[in-house]
This record gives sequence, C-alpha cells and structure tokens, in this order.
Amino acid sequence: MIMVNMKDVAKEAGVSLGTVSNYLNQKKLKPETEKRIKKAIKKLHYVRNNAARDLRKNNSSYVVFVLPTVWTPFFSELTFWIQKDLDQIGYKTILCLSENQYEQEKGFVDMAEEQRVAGIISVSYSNITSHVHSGIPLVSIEKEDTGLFSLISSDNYSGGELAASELKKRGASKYFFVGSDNESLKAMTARKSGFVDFCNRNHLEYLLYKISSTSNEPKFNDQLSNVTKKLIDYSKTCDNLGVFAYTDEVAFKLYLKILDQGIKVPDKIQIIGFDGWKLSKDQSLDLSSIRQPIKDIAKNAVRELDSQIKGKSFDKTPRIMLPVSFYSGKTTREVD
Amino acid sequence: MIMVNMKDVAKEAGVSLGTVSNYLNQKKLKPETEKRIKKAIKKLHYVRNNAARDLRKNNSSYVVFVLPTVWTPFFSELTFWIQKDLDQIGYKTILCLSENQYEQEKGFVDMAEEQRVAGIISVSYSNITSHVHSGIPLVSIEKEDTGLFSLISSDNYSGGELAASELKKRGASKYFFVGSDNESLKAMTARKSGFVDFCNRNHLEYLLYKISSTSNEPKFNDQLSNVTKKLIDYSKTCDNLGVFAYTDEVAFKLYLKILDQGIKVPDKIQIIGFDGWKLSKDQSLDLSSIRQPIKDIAKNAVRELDSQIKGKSFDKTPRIMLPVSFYSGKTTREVD
DNA sequence: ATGAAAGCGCTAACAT
DNA sequence: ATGTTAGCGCTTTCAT
Repeated sequence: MIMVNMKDVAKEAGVSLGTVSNYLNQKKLKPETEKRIKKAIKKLHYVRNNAARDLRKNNSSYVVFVLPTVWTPFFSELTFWIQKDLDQIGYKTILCLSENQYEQEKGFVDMAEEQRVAGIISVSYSNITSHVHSGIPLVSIEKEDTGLFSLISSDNYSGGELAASELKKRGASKYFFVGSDNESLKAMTARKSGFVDFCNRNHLEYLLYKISSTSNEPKFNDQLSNVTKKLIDYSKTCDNLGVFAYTDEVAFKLYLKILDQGIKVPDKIQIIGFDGWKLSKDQSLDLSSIRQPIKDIAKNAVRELDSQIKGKSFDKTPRIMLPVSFYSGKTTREVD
Repeated sequence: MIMVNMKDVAKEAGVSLGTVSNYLNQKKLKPETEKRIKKAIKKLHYVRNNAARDLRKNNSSYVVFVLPTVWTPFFSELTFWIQKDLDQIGYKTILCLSENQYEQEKGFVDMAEEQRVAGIISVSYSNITSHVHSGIPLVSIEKEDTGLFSLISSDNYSGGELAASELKKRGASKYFFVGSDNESLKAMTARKSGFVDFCNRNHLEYLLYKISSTSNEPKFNDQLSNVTKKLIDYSKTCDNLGVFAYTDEVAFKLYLKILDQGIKVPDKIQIIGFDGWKLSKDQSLDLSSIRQPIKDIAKNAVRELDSQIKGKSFDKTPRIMLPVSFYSGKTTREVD
C-alpha cells in the first residue's frame, strides 16, 4: 500500500513542497496556486500524515486514560464523558484498562512516555503515578492523595452524611451501614465516616454490617444473604429501617434479595446506595442513591489536564473535590 | 521540558548513534559497549521515542475502535474485551464514541487515516465504512452487511428460536414477543423472526407487542406499562406466560414493572431477554437471557484485523457469525 | 562490531 | 507569494 505524500502533491501541482505545507496550514496564497494544489490533492487522494506532523512539531494529541475497567456502570459513564470531553478539544483517547494490576498500569505509563503523549488521566488505587518521571502532565481521579499530582474526586464524606440525612427525613427508625471492611480505600472509609458521624451527631441508633469486597463472589453473596436475614429480622420488630449501602452494586443486590423474601421496599425497608449508577445515558437503575457527579469529574479532569498541557496551570497540584447529590429512586419513600 | 534523544545517549556512551539504535533493537554487540550504553541510558533517563520510530518504520501500533457509546452493559463489555485483546498483541486502542452520529463517525475515520493507524474496528449502523478509501484494514462488528469488509456478528435469528425453545421447555402456555418496530436494524428483526418461526413451526400461540426505541424515554415507558398491563390481564386467565424481550434492557424494565404489580416471576410469567447483560465482569443481572458471545466477538474481530494488518488474511471479506447461548437466570423456571 | 549518512513526511526559518 | 533547506528522532544500508 503506497502512500502519497506532500512531495507527490507538490509535483502534481507544479509547486514546491513548502507551498503545499503552507496551503495545508491555512496560510494565504495566490488563489491560482491554491486551486492547483486543491486539485492535486483531490486527484491523488492525499491525506496529511499527522504522525509525521506531530513529530516535527514535537507535540501530540493523544491522551492516555488509565483505569481499572470500563465494564461497570460507574467506569463506563466516566469513560464516556472523558472521551467526549477530550474529543471536544481535539485530543484522542487511548484507552488503557489495568484491572488494578500494578504491572499493567506501569506498562501503560511506560507506553505513554514512549509515545510522547500529551498527557495522562488515571484512576488508580496504587500509586503508579509516582512512576512517571518524564514530566508528562497527569491528572488523577479519585485516588489516594499523594500530593504529587492534580487530583479530582467527589466528596465521599458528605455523601455518607447526606445518605443518613435523607433517611432521617424519611423517618427511618434504625440505621444500617453495609460496606466493605477494606480500610485501604480511603474513599469508601469516608462514606462510612460521614454516615456514622451524622448518626452520632443526631443521636440515631445505627449498626455496621461488614461484607467482603464484591469481587469474591461466593463469599460476598453469602454475607449479603446474611445481612438480608438480619435486616428482615429487625423489620419484624420495628418498622422503617434505613439502610445505606456503600456502593450501588451492594445496594442493588441487597434490594433484589429483600424483594425476593417478599419484604416491601421502601415500605418496610428503605435503601440508599452510592454512585448513582445508570445502565446507560438514559436508563437509570431507579435505585435511591448518592450520585457522584461523574460528568463533572470528567469535565474537571480534562480541563485541568488541558491547562497543564498548555502550560497555563497556575497551581501545579490542585485538589478539586466535587459535591455529590441525592437521587431519589424507588427504594426510598416520598418525603412528607 | 527538554527530551533526551539517542544522540545524547550516543555521546554520553562514546559510541555512534547507530550503535545505540542497534542496542535498542536487540542486535548483538560487544558486552563492553553494551554496558556503556546501558549506563548512559540510565543516567540520562532516556526513553525511546516511539512516534519517531513508527514514522521511520512506516508502521503504527494504534487501532481505532469506533462504536456508538461505551455507556451500556453490552458496549462496555465489548470494549473491555477489545481493549484486552488488542493490548495482548501490542496494539493501542483509540476509543471513539460516535453516539450514532454520522458526522462523528466520519470524523473518526478521517482521523484514523491522518494518523496512519494500523486498523479500524467499528460498530456502526450507518455505512460509514464505505468512507474509508485509504485501504486501512477494517473489521466491522454486528453491522449491516455491505459485503465490503470483514464482518463479525452473532446469530440473532437462532437466538430468537432459542428463546422460544427454552420457554417451551419450561411449559409456557402462551408466547409474547416485545420489541421495537424499527425495521432498519436487521439484527433486531432477525431476533423476532427466529422467535416467530419457531412458534409457527411448533404451533405455539403467540402475540407481538411493538414498542418504540428505548431512547425516547417517556414514550417507551408508557408503552412498557401498557404491555405490562396486558400481560397481567392475560396472566389472570392463563398461567405461565412466556415473554421474549428483544433486549435485556426491555426485559429488565419489564421485569421490574411486573414485580411492582405484585405478580410473581417466573411463577406466573417467565421472561427471557437478549444480550446477556452483566453489570460488571463478575456481576450478572440474573435475568434469563440469550447471551451474545461478546468475548468471542471481540476475539474474532481482533484476530481478523490482525491478520489483515499482517497481510496474511486469505479471505479479504469474511463473514463470521457466532453462536449465542441461553443463560438461565431467575426470570425463568427450573426445567424439569 | 561499529560508524557515517540517507531518509521517513512533515514544518519553519530563511532566501528569493 | 513561493522555493530551498535543515532537521524532528529514529532505522537502515553501506562502509570500515
């Protein structure tokens, strides 16, 4: 497959190489020559080689986006917006799925450096980012705060408070937190803390149910069945339980299990999840949930990266924390 | 940000540029020089510029992946596997989300040509692919068959048959198809035809319920409520209805609506969807469904593209149709 | 085994 | 307004 280049076009149009370049870069030239070049380009089906162009100009319009997976409602929405926002300002998205493997993440970062990409956006729970030596602009999303890079996250702590508060508004008589005991994820711990602190401040009775991480399915499933059983027991003696699950995944599974036992939701038990999962752009799960501002997270990450690339970022390592909101679905009651 | 290049390394190591190149390309050289180069690289933090390398070698390791969105269980799973499979054999995935906009798709294809990418994988319902002149290798997934490019799809017709057959196995007494009346999507029509043909062949009584496309949410929702009402009416006079929804999205919504009305699933009504949606790698929706072999679709698309790139594809425009399978979730009964 | 030099397709500075 | 040329960072042929 032989590729036609600027030289071919120049020859065909009977002008010099530089003139063709000027034409392609919107420089003013004599209408006559312009016409000839245009014709030559069409005749030869010339397409400019951007790889060569970028090399010469020493820039790149690629951005590497590293995240654990895209196969989850949260990550697929995030990826959707990141791609949209990057595309809007002329960047191409290189999708890199790490499955939380350090070696993979490292591989992607190395690749980013070899390709001389314009920047990196990363959602990582290891601190792979410290592996970047080359000074490539980097923005981190919802990661542990190392203080070394820009960081965009949502306000998990307030989300926990908000969940408790919304349950209180709806007259919950007893409060339950269901979440993992994995202390390594600060974001998850913050959700719990917010919930617990609100309960304490307002003298609300609460219980904490620990479950293991969702990836270990059989164990997770057993524990969830257990929690369901306990909740149903409680629901016999006291009406209107308020449950806060630390992710929508847990909330959703819990919801189905409770329904399965013939218990009415939200009549007997109200459930609030965390994330605001939507199956697609216009299809929500109808679960009541603390919604993360995913669209805003993406917008901020991209804007921040772009300023770094353009070198117009005043603060090199800003921390941006975005507010969450309550989505009222059908697993909570109407508020009076 | 000044970048160190091979010349710098050569100078530092006291060897020539070409020798450094040889070293980086695993050519054999004197252990002594090798050591010096290694040291220089480490000292200067040299990272090879792959963009330049690709230019010189006139190749590229980028693959453009064009699809409507990633924000849907089906597409997010597909994207997951495509990225994995491409990565495995050394390609980088450029993610391009078109939202079914022709202009967007065209833009991405133009970009692909300008960047001189190695190939394109596309899920498109327009025939944008005819826009590719440059001879870039292209593989199409689940698209209308133009006969011009490689095509990977799953066997929608057999899926329709399979749905009816599984309902029959489970003793359904009356059969219902719920799906869009959009005739432009061949894949969707095939699902219906398979279902209908099986019913006819086996003298099963069936009804077709048409609903509008899911993106028009209010209308879609009304129509679905309507269907639900009719189904529930039927369920009063006859037990064990068998419903085949042409996508999991519809099946799922229907399921929740029916549950909401206090009707037991699968006791009174059995539901089978299409797609085999999973919320994440290890989290299914537990909906009975005709599962598309998404992982295989990805594997085949990538393998096919790779052979085209490497020029070892015998058949330039193969059609590969992959078999679907039945996933038994909790919206159908146990089979006796 | 290593060095010197040409050239991938382009841009940009300089010359005309 | 257009042509000429150097060079982005690399690979590769051809000498040595």
